[in-house]
Amino acid sequence: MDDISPIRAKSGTNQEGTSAHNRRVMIEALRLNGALSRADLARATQLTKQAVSNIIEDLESDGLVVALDAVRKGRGQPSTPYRLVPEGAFAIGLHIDRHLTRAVAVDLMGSVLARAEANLPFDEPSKGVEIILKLIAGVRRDLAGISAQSEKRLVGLGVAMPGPFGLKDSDDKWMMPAWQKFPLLETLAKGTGLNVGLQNDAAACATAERIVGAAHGVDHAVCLYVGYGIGAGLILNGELYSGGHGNAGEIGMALLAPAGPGSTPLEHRASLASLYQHLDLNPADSDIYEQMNALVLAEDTKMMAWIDGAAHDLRWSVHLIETIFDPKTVILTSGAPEALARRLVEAMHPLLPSIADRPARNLPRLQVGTTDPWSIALGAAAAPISRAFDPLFSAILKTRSAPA
Amino acid sequence: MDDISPIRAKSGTNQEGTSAHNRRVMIEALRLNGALSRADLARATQLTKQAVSNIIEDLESDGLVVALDAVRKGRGQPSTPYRLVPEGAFAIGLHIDRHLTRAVAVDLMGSVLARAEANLPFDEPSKGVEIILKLIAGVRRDLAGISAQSEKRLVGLGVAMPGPFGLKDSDDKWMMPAWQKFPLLETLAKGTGLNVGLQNDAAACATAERIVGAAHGVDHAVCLYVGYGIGAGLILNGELYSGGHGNAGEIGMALLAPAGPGSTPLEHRASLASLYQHLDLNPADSDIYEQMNALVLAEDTKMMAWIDGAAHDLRWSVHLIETIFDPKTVILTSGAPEALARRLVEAMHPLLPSIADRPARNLPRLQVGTTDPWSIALGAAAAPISRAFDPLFSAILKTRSAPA
DNA sequence: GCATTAAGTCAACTCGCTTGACTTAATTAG
DNA sequence: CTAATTAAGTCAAGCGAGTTGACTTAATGC
Repeated sequence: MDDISPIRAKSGTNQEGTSAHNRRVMIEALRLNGALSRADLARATQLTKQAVSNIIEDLESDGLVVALDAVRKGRGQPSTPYRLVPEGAFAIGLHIDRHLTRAVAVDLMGSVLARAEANLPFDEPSKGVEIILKLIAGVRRDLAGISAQSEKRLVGLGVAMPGPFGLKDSDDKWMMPAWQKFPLLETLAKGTGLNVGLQNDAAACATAERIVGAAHGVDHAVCLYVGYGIGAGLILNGELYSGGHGNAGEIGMALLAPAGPGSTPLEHRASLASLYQHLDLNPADSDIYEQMNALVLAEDTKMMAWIDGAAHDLRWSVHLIETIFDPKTVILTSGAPEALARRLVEAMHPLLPSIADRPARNLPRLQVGTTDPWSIALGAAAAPISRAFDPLFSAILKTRSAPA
Repeated sequence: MDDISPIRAKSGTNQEGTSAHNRRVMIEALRLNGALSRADLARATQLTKQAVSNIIEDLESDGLVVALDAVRKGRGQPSTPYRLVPEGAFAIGLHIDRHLTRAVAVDLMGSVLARAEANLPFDEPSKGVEIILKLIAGVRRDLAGISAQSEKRLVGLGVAMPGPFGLKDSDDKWMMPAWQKFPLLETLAKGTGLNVGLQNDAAACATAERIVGAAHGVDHAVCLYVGYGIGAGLILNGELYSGGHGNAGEIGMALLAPAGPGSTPLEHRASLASLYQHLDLNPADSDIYEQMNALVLAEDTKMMAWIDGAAHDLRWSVHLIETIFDPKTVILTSGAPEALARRLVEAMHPLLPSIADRPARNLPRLQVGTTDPWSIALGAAAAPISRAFDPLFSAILKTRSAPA
């Protein structure tokens, strides 16, 4: 809400906001519950049958929902369920990592329809952007081949890359300094003509878990992402929380002790970077994934030692996260092979006691999320879809001209 | 959103929601900016002059705002500023602590108009509730003496007490086990006829800081509360965050190390309870506050040692909070004397490096908040006012019957 | 077969923001 | 000292979106 005017206030709203909200509520309800009839929707959203009917009619003519066959379920007129149309909207997701970039095209349901990857020069963002733009153009072309509507229905480009963003100029090699300084979003917006949004990789991972993974429909969840670095994606009250300056969840820099010899950033102990170092692997190797997988399956001593060490610190990170956030569940995701993630989670048990030790839980305290290396790109793509279709407070408010 | 129906969906909204939101936005704008004219409000909220005019007229006839004298500020017709009327609403706040309970009555602006305290039997909630009900009745009587409108304009009773709530049955003496099991809210609701809400003491403290303190108008702030225990009140996106089960911020149980000898709950090192133990003080002493103050002013060796130890752990807590939440500021508040809190914050400097080390900050990373022992009760009272008058997402939604 | 139950529609209504013209009242230019 | 300009605020008609209540449709159950 930074504004030219010195007066600080939230926006008001009007019927447009009302209607936008109700549309989004319908879409979310269909996303969470599968197909629902108008009557179901009316009950669930507390709107009148008539209001729902009008909205559904609109959504149908916009190509966002379709009617299924009527179903008889007891007395009364059979109901006509509606479901979301996957081709109702598309988005592009971009994952920029240290040595690699991946782009995907997804539909409204979060299904990946096209994907492409390329190597990236670590220190030359201007060259990198050219590669990225080509990658995006390719994915877009593939998408256009799948759906003729795709270009019209493209809601945006989501970018995920390692944070934190906007700190003091730093040459910390963990942070891709050259990329931090490059006007990436502007360049991509110009180069693609799309709305561009940025989040860190852990946030994207949480978004992916929320849209198609273990956090689907969970309003309070934390997603630990063990990638080259480590971060936490925070889903609070059903929305991704990004903090006062967009860096919430950047726990890689959290010190493991207040002082003394143990005062190391978590990232130096429990991240793939630390694994590479510990095992003397080269992250730029094209078969690095297979190498890691093989070492886990072979129960390599050094690998097991790293897992134990990382699990020790991660166990405690989970404890702190639970204590601070009181989430319904914590999801561990990783860019590492699934076997490694599973071993890691196993090694983290038994978990430390915390307020999450409740009598009645219906979700596990800690679970393994996706380890698909494409999931960050998927989450990045899900962000513009969420912005466009999920019920958000901000979506109700009037906007001056264009939203930030 | 737990519901009888298995269908999960957010509520829709209608014109009532629109109007409710806009009223709240006006009130918040006046609270944050002092007096504003209708034209100012129209610009700030993006509503039309006419819409604002109607809403202000309503608010005026409801006794929530009044016009001030017209002011000339350049060309054009002079504007008529409006400000909030403190007597527009009242709330009762109740702070239940281990040996003591405090009740306050506050007005719409958060000014304390009446207060009362009493000792509380630690282990007999049924007796305690009688004392509390008498205390509340007294405060209410005092309030009625100040404003004839008070009873009509009483929006609710806010209760703050040490958490966490709803865990496994535990006899942990830190947690007031007898009170945890007692049906407190129901009893108070029946006994007072008011809407009753509960939060933990740190959350109440954050609410107090937000309404009248250092977090006034700050949308991302964390309030560390060093009381008998220790907790953090989280203000995220301008709203208090309470987690999946209402226990977010209960960092007293956070372990200071993953294992080994240092694996102590923070509460055992940096809370007034630990201070009492360290200095062999009796928290039930009526002059405990003065005793502490004297020891700080005298720079008592043991006191200084405790401060250094606690500061060591708190410094690191701030580091973790900054790293996880990326707040605009961290506020340390305490039930201890101001001198102690100041010494503690001094001893915490220099702070550990974190992502909060940004080039352009306009708020300090760490500041001392209120140390008024009544501020928890004030924050408790502010909660129902906030629920009734602040722009909240939930306030827009239709409700089935009564909100939870 | 007829009563009952439930989905969904129709058409009139209402509420609250918007629109655009208008009034009021100040400052500034000539 | 007027006239032009600027800005606050009002008036009255308009409109969009959800609401209301009666009605239609189409099943099941006794």
